[in-house]
Amino acid sequence: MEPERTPMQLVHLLRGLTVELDLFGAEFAARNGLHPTDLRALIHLLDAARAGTVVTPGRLGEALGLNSAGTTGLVDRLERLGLIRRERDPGDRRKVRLLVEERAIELGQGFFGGLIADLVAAMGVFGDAELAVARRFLTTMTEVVAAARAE
Amino acid sequence: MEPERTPMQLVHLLRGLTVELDLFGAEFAARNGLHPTDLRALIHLLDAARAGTVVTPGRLGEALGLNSAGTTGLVDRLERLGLIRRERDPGDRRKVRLLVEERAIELGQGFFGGLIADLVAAMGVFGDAELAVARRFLTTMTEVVAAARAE
DNA sequence: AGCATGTATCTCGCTCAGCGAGAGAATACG
DNA sequence: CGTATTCTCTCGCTGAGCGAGATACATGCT
Repeated sequence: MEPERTPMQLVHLLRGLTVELDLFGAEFAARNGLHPTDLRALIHLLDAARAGTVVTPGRLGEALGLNSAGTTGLVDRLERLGLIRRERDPGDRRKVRLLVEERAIELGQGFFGGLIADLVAAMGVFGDAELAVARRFLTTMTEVVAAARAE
Repeated sequence: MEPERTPMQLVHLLRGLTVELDLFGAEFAARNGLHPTDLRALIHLLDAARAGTVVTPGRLGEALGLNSAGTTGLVDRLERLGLIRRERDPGDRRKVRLLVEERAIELGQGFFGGLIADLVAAMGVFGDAELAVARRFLTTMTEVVAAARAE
């Protein structure tokens, strides 16, 4: 395993980056009275809102790996914090739509906005061709992990 | 924020990769009766063991953001699973050294080994110059996140 | 229509990870 | 020495998340 140094270095870099991002998220969450799960839920909901997708408690729980009881608790928590709102689906009244409040968007922007700006600024020192390589590399690595996850 | 497409694409790729790696870790943990925290602790301990560093409960807790009570519980848990062993430091008898058992190394290798091999294999399609760019890119991004974390 | 089956969410009771506070044991320092 | 500091652990508690099951709506079958 030692002869090929560069690949292993890259594996460790990937892991190190993941650790840093996780820690950043955890600290942001703690600072706002949220739990890591709440933050992951919020990211999922904001992504869906931007994409115009309807999210129900069922879908959210599935995305986060929670069962229905845990999901209800999570949604209660986010609703109590005024970050989301429940609304019965008029088409299928068994369903509940989760709507993000303005406050959640501000919260997300307010904290991740700074990090994103820093990341984008740091990308400025790379040329277009280099960024293209980085994009291709990250895409490939993500696909490998996703494939490994699906066994 | 919309004019510069490539940087934002890359930010989303970074986040997506983090999500995938987290989910992979969480599934591996659940499959082995571990909690996400246990897995993070194990990774930290294995890294330290490879580097020849001594890890104490205090250092471990600090690295994971746990207080002393939570750390004791974590160490108890890992010890009960036969993954680590406590040993009083002969030099400073207030300290406890955490030693990883063979079983922990096998566990780590057994599961992450497969993923690492897949990642390294996928890197094969990139040239040395491209891998160097990827390494530089990841290093830069990690530094930015670490800097943002330190306020 | 009527009834079974399936789907979406919620309630209840429980387990256990992690916290705050502080105790106990060893070391460092005046 | 004694006092402060460091490292780990104990105790009691809160609350996230689980399993089981209740409830309500929807849909398919005959």
